Amino acid sequence: MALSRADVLAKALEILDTYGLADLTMRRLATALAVQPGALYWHYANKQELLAAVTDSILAEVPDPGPDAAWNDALPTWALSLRSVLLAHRDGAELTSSAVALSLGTLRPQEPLVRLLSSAGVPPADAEAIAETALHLTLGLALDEQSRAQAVALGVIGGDAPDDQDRLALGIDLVARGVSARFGI
Amino acid sequence: MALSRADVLAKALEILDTYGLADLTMRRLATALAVQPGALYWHYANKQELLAAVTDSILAEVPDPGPDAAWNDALPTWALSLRSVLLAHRDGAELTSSAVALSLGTLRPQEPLVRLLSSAGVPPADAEAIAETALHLTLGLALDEQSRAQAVALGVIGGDAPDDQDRLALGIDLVARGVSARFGI
DNA sequence: ACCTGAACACCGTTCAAGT
DNA sequence: ACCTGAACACCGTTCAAGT
Repeated sequence: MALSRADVLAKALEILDTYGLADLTMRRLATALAVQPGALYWHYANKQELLAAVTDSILAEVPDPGPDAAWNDALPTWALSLRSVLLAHRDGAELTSSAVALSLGTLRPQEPLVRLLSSAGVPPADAEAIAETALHLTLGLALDEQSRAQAVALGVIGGDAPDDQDRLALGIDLVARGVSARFGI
Repeated sequence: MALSRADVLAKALEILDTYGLADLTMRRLATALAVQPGALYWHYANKQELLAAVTDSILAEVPDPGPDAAWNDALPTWALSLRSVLLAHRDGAELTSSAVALSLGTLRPQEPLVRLLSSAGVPPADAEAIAETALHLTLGLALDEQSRAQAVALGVIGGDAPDDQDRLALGIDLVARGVSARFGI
């Protein structure tokens, strides 16, 4: 049976989870699919496009707060579940950070937050900036955390990890307090 | 004359600024130094170590607020000058983000902030978390901004950029307000 | 429509041997 | 001490040709 885009995506995610981003090469993926490297380029224009698809499928796991949630409730919940999703995939934070930065694919996981903030009366441009703040904060901390975990696993550094979930919660709390103070909501 | 570590570093920075991170390869660097690729490994153990050195030299450009600055003054100043420094080097944000995340080298540019916050009465662990929040926020926005600028330059997307300096200023302001509210300073 | 075969133009890193 | 020569084990991507 012929390969589908979905088959390629599924196998790419499998390689990512099992061996990590460094081992997710087009050649390795092709081998895992029992196909020649060139075959992948019929399904995806290039590696970036494939990585964008993998990232999208990871970000789709983050639960949407829905349109009726309270912004100050949804903000920490969203950030913490984004963190969990990123940590659930090997190199999830690294992959997502670069994909989001390079604006590959859809990849606007902060969109629900923007809507909630706007509904709460924050001007659109500010809502956008606030949601981005929360996103970068979460991505950055997850990136630190995941690479530290990797360094510990490799025995490069010792494992006296600060509690990163608390750290993220604190950062998000500061932002939320700032939003309340600045926009009076 | 024999190559020094400093010579290699200087040429690496030159290639970065002129051609970008993708072109900063050990082989290209060796060629630019009129030397065989293997020669570089006498001066730097590997590419990561070299990139850490490059990042350190970039981050050294960020002015230190000094121990007597007011935290709420130093916070936005520091963030904005970090942003300027990152944007002043081609792919500066990308390089720094990954170097900071991978904990290469010294690379704790947020250290002055941690000290200022501690002096102002914030508990050390919280001061650390706050400074990291500011760092990730700045890195994340600079990364977005720089990759967007690159996409515009390549003609991939149109150039209706939001003002990123204002965006960073807003995010930092939210964090500062949050710190005031939460720690009563 | 979908894939193979084969090539092009690269990488980072190692290491014996030279000076 | 510092570097060369040469290799090892890879990359992403392209594209004529096959089925």
